[in-house]
Amino acid sequence: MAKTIYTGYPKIHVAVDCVVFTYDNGQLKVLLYPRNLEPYKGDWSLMGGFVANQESLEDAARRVLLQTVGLHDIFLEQVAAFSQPDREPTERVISMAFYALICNDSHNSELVEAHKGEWFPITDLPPLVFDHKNMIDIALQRLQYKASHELLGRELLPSKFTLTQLNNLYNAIFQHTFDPGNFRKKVASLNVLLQTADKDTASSKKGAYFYVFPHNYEPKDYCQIVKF
Amino acid sequence: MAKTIYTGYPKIHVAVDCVVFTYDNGQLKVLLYPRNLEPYKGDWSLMGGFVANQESLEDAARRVLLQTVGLHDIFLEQVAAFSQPDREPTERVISMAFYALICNDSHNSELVEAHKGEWFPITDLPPLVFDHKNMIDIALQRLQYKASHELLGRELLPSKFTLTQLNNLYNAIFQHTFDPGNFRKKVASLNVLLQTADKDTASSKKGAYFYVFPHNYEPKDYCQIVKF
DNA sequence: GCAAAAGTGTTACCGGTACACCCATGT
DNA sequence: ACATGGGTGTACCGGTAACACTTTTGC
Repeated sequence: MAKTIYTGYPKIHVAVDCVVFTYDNGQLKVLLYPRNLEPYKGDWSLMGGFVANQESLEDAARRVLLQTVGLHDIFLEQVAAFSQPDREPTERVISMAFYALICNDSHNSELVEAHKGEWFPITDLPPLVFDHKNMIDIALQRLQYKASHELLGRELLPSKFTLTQLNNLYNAIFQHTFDPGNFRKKVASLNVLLQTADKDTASSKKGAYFYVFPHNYEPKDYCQIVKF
Repeated sequence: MAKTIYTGYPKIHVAVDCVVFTYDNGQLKVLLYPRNLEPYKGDWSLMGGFVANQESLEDAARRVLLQTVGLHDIFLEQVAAFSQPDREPTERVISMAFYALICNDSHNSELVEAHKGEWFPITDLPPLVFDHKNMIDIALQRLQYKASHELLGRELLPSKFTLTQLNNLYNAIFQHTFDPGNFRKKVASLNVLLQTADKDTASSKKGAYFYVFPHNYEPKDYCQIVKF
């Protein structure tokens, strides 16, 4: 492997920043950390990290997520690259923003707390360092796009969930109250979910059937069908 | 400006690659060049370039476009970052793909020819180096998305155009024949275009009215209306 | 019985699709 | 007159929104 052909061209610090979404207590939340480097040490920021020599941007984001929420196999997608030369005040860093979806009760909360991470409702974010607020805004747009074009929920809900829970998840993602009757019919028409035999009796007297995603659920098979 | 805080973290070559679309002779076309460096020197590739120290990714893409098609003020949008460590066989380069839209008769064709650039129909692309085919595929998806959510044409058509031309542009973008009557009604319902007094008599005996985009056309004002 | 959440049914409306049909004009 | 592309009209169908209604069960 000849290592000389591109010498003379500049090299740049490249980082990733992760917008980690979860669904908890009826709200869509984002994971934030107090920044542990100067400048702006202590201010709220997304968790990120520099890209190492032998890893892709996705590899780097997965490494960061493993270190922060303790999970492999997370849904992860590029949001956008942020590359203004002065986006960080002291030194140039190009950062690729990713968004990730994790289920609230599957992640390692001790690990999160050990790094002083906190979950903030998307509707009530604190001031953030650099362009991180911008990253979250665009990540939310991507999430809404994804939720409009396929039935979302596998990554954000427990393995078994009721249609009302799914309804509330969509309400939280779009900040809009979808009619329960219509929502239910829409979901049924997609023929994606499987109804289970047992019911959730915790949040209603009557009890609501639990549903699950099929084991080999492939969103692409149902793409272009959903339009919320 | 303290230049020392991130020392120890690796720096990486960062490049941009441009998927330049135009609409010509009823076809959507992409601009390709014979690669002028080893490896794969002479094979077809997108035009690209390395990112300099004091420019953003967008700045770099605009610089490349100015050098290749001789235009400022081009519509430009990020597609995705390609970052597999081995995506180029000899040395690691992270590349941000952009797509650009230019009007066929406004660009500098001598400049294109001077660099041996050629326009290929999107339906008939030659083999491409590295992951450039992948970049074009995703860029086309983005273009289709954009064309679904706003009325596209200002960047790809002459300033005055007929509804049939616009219809054909959409046909080329989606590789699908939209019904002329329905297309025309759909466009009319958006209340975006302005009808001019003069007609195009070149392609029909009756003559077809020319339309224009308003001077201060803002796609966002009409966003979420169009759904082709 | 009643409140509360689950789940079903009804209806009106809007937008897309398919396709038939007129219009203007150069040859 | 007729072929050609421009442009209009209509009838149907499916999805969505709004909302009334029934069901189940714990208190």
